[in-house]
Amino acid sequence: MFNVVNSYFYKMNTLVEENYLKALFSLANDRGEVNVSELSDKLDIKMPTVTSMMKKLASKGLVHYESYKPVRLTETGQTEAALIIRKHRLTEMFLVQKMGFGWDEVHEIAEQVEHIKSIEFFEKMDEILGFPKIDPHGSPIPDKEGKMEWKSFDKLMDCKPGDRVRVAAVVHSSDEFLKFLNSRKIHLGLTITVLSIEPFDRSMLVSYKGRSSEMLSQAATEKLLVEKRKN
Amino acid sequence: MFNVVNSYFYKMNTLVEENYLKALFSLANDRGEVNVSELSDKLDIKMPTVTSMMKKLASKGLVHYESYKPVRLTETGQTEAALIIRKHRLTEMFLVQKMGFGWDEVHEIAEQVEHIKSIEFFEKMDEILGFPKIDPHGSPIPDKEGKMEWKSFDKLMDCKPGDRVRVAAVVHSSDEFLKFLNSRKIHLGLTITVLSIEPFDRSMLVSYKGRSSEMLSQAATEKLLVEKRKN
DNA sequence: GTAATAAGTTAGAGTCAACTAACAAATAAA
DNA sequence: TTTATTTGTTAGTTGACTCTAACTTATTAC
Repeated sequence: MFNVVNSYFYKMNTLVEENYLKALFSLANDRGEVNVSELSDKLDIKMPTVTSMMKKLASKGLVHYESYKPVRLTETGQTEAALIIRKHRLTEMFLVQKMGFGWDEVHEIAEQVEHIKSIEFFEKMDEILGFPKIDPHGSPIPDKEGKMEWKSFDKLMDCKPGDRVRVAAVVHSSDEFLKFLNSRKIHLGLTITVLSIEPFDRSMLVSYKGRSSEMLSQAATEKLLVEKRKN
Repeated sequence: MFNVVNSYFYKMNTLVEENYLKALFSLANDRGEVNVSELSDKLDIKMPTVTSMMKKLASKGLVHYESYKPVRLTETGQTEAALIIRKHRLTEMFLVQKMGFGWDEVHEIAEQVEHIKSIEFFEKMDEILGFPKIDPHGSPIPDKEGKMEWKSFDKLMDCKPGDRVRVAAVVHSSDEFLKFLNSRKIHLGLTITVLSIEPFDRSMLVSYKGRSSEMLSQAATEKLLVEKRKN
């Protein structure tokens, strides 16, 4: 049988390959490099397996790979990874906005939905959502070409007493963190005023709608991305 | 690593196994039997592969299998298959009703979405759709326990001149058939009046909203399930 | 600057789900 | 009822993705 999507012209990535690409994308440092061991930890797959997959991805032109050196995504690899992330974030957005799921429930589901091979499915989501630029965690959604505009947000950690800021995004959102935010009634768009900072541990006293004085640890303030409000 | 869903207590079916179960379910005749060759044709997988998969499913208690005899789903197998069909049909319904896809576009997408391992995802769909009993093709949607109430519809083929009927479902909907129906502006809920039947080839002259006289071949009338209207 | 440790690779093996080639059983035809 | 055909099975391979054990290269510590 002749299958167009797996034909001579374009070799579709497998679900497994997609997971490697996604991990590479999210682990990449400022130089775009990822160690085999990091990838191994992230994916919970042993290093030898990762090595051989890197060779495979290299042969498909998706990563730059040299023995004993960190791996980098190629241009193509970047784009393919970004397109998967696009699907993931659109899905999360859809689940939260259109299906009534909570922030902290959607990751697992999106992890599976992101592998669906139907462009129209995700374009429809995009359309229904009104072409959002940011997902429910505040992370940017890549466009159809796999490009994303990185609005550079500040970390709450770097704000000074007296600053009034708007919660714009969260970095590396874990379920626990999202639950923590939920329990403190902190959500995207919320305006927060910085009251004071404890020099010892950099914990921060803040106030916002519903809470006149709440303490946030550095672990929290370094994960909250905010926009300064012209106040 | 210890994975609950694949643990000692419950062995999750693979995507491949799910496809076999679904095919078994849909191919089963009145005795519930399916030949290896039918399965092979339906799935486009060679017979030896099917044979070995039947042994595997038998060892998991999902089918009754004896050499050289047709295969039957066990009770458990029936239920698991019905639950996949439930996911498929809820998805199709959701795509049509809530995302604006056409009848004929949703099968492919649902084919992938049906394998998602999140009960809540499909329960949410069900809720949003208002707990429908029938999918966009008119086929019944099994409940959470895998049971479905088979409303026994009549085939349009078996109606007599003068009958006024409501289109309730289609049997074994293929893309071509759905496109055919679309092109003739025939949809679920449409009321059709039987004008006459040609004895030679059993083709049927009918009328309905927008068409005062349309000819339907037996190939079409035997696939259209209808409810008699108390007229 | 050599030894110890960490990181990465090679080699070999296992599982799953597919295949082909060859054989066996069941069914239909002569 | 014997033969021919269709249907189903067995045996052996393959490719994708995983593993462990053993080895090599790079990095860190003394």
